[in-house]
Formats: sequence, C-alpha cells, structure tokens
Amino acid sequence: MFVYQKKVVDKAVKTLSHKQQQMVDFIQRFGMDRGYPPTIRDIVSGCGISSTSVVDYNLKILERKRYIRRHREVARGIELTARLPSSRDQLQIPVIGQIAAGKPIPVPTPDVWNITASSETIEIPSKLTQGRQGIYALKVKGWSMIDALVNDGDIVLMEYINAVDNGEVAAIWLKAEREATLKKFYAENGHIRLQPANHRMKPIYAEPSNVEIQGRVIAVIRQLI
Amino acid sequence: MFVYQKKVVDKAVKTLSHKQQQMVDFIQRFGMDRGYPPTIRDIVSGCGISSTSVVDYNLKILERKRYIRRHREVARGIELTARLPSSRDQLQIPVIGQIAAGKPIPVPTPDVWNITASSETIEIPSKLTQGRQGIYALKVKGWSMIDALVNDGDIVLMEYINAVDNGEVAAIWLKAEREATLKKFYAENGHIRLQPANHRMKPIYAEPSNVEIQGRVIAVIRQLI
DNA sequence: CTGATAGACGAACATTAGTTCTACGATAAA
DNA sequence: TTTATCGTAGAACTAATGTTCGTCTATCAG
Repeated sequence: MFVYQKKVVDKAVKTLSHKQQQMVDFIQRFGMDRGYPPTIRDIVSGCGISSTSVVDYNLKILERKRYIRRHREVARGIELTARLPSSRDQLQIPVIGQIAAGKPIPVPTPDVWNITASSETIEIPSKLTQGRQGIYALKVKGWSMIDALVNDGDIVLMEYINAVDNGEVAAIWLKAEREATLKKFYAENGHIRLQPANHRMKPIYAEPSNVEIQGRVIAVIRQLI
Repeated sequence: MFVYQKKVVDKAVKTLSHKQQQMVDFIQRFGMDRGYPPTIRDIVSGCGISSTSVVDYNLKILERKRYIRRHREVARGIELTARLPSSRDQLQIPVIGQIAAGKPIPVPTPDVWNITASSETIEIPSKLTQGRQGIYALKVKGWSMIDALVNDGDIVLMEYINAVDNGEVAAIWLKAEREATLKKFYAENGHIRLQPANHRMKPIYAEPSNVEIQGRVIAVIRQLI
C-alpha cells in the first residue's frame, strides 16, 4: 500500500513535460518581477503557446501534481505551492569620516580600520573593489566637490594610496589653500593639472610641493532613497 | 529649503488615514494568505468600505505615498512596495538600457525583465533598494545629465513608478523636446518646475502635458575602476 | 456666506480574463 | 481498422474587475 502510494506521489510530483516546466518557471519569474501572478493569457504569450485552452489544460495538470494551487473564477488566481530564497557576498566598508573643503582628509590608520564598528559602515558588492585592499569610504560634506560631480551627502569609496597615474581621480589636499578636492590628476612638465570631472569647468594648476595625494577614488555612490 | 523638502517627503510617506492603514494591512494579509493580490472589490468587503471608488481613491493616495505600486488595467495589479523578508544580501539588478537626451527611457516591460537577464546586470546591496520592487538600472550616455551631477558612464538606479512627490529626483521625458532628463520635480500651481541638482544651474519650467515621469532615481553609482 | 478641498457613494461602462465547446492530429491499445 | 486518450487550436461566452462620473457631505479659511 505504501509502495503504491509512493509511486503515485512520485509520478505526480516528478513528471513534468517540457511545456509544463516552462510554465512553472514562467509563473515563478512573473510573480517575482511583478508582485502578482500571471493570467492565463500572460502565460500564453510568455511561453509561446497558442491557445488559452492549452494553458488551462496544463494548469489543471500542474494543479493535480500540486505544483500550483488555483482559485477558480478568480483573475490571476494561480498560487505557487513553493517559494524560494537566495544569497551572495559583500563587504563592510568603514565610513571613516567626512571630506570637505577646508578639512584634511582623514586617513585610515590601522586602529581606525580595526572594527571601527563604532562609526558607520556601508555594504558594497565585492565586485566594486575588485579585491583591492585599503578601501575606505568618506561622506562628502558641502558642495565644494560639485565640480567633480559629487554632491553633498554622497559617499566616496577610496583606496588608500599616495601616488596615482595620470587621468585618475584622486582626493587631493592643497596645502596652501587648506582645501580638499576630488580631481583628475595630471602631472605635466613640472606642474600639476587638476581637472574637474565636469567638463564645463576649468582645470586648476598647482605646484607639486603644494599637493598631497590622499587616495584614489574607486567609486561614488549617491543614495536618494 | 531643505527643511521644506524634507517636510514634504515626510508627510507624503508617513501620514496614513485609518482607512488607508487598514487597507495596507489587508492587502498585506491577503497576499500572504492567498498568494495573489486582492481586487478592489475584495478590499471593499475586506475593509468594510461601501464603494469601489472609495478604494480607488485611497489606492491612488497609497500609490502616491509609495506604499503600493499599481498596474493599471490589470486585474489585481496591486503590488506592495515593501515586501517583508529580504536579508542583508545583494541583488542582481538588470541594466536595461541607456539614458540619453533625445532617446526615450526604456521601460522595463515584463519581457525586457526576463530577456535582459541575459544582458548586463549590476550587483547592489539590497539595503540600497530598501526592499523595493521594480528596480532597474540605466547607464548614462553623454553629458546631458551633468546638471544632475551625473556623468557619462554613471549607473542610475531607478524605481519604476509613474508619480513622484515634490522634491524627488525623477527621470522625466519631455515630449515636445524629445529629451530625457534627470531633475528634481516640483508641481507648482499649474505648471511643473524641473530643478537641476546642481545649484548653479537654472530650473526649467514645463507644462504638465509635456512631462512624463518615467521613474524615480534611487541612487547613482559611478565606478572609476 | 462662499469657495475650496478631502472623502465618500453608487451606478454605468469598458476591459480583462476564466471557462467551455468543438475540432484536429498523433499515438497507443484493442 | 477502430477506439480512446493526450495535447493542441481557436473561438465564443460570461463573470470578474478596473475606471470614470456626477453627486453629496463635512470642514476650514477668507
């Protein structure tokens, strides 16, 4: 008796024609994307079927095999019996301070690094950093970085290095002006050109002795909720 | 100015009448229990309301306040914007196209959603979206969004909605000009003010009939390698 | 008092979408 | 061959469901 029962269940649960599997997948995806189940006609076009009655026919089978539950006479009354999860990896990056004109850029000393859980952290996909070390983040205060297309409140992802290649965007401390700024860095015969990201704005020129590279900009994140 | 803005958003997001709160709860429960969203008439009887138009009226408000998203002309096309679970993992968001002046913004239709699974996607922390659904991303082409502090190559994270509150940044299609643009949106006595994020730039004014809201900007991501 | 506005009603209307019926070809059993 | 069943089609029918409109009430500012 148990054997018989098992057999029946097996057959009922496992055997799905290609079309039926396709329909289950479609219903699944549709629900995930849109927040409500598909109509029979959605399934028709979504699975390249040519008639509503075919879908109805197969839905009846899926229902019998307990992949779905149907609520008759109800628009979109298709309910998946199973629902699912997911996961991935990401990094916790410390936001170690603010960047603002007139204030030196805080440098991530080891002690700061060590579970500065005290302050803030942001999560980012590990893909963004591409495996680099010495990554930290700064929150931008004020509008002085506007010519780098960075707004008040933006988060700047930084890599802690002291030299950059031409054309890279860096956080630069101008000693004499006592100003922090984000610019594209170009070393050109004896002096340094700092080029705003905004092409309408003019570059500024500085003496090498007046600039201090504080880090390289990896990414800018602006969240508007 | 910022205070005013905050106030507006606050009010828009928080204040719910008793009836509206009741409706949200009902929609929530209904979806949990049955696996599909309620119809307007379900809400009528479920919340002891006496007319479908009352429900419609309040659904419009809930939509404006972003508690739900509605899919017009679609049976049970009510989608809660906040779905419960979702841990601290990250999401695969499809980059469904480019945004550029002179080109309409591609809208994520169901088929695009699925097909683009094959094309490009970006990973973002689920925290960034705060559990919202209907999130997609666009790659910015050209410098026409520069006054929104968005550069060529930036990724704009969008939420697919058709109505925004004053002060929010939206992707707007100007019909007559055939131009897409990212601006802060303000509806003011009969006309619409579109305010660049860059405070050095002047707002532009438009007729309501000329603007089409394509989505809301959730975040901007600029990756510099 | 007047006008503006938020909420609520109920009916009518237009689509959407589930259901049903007939028919056809292929395959397998009798 | 005949009969039965599975899978597929297409169309028609009807119930379910979203939308719109005119109307009504209550409240509040001027």
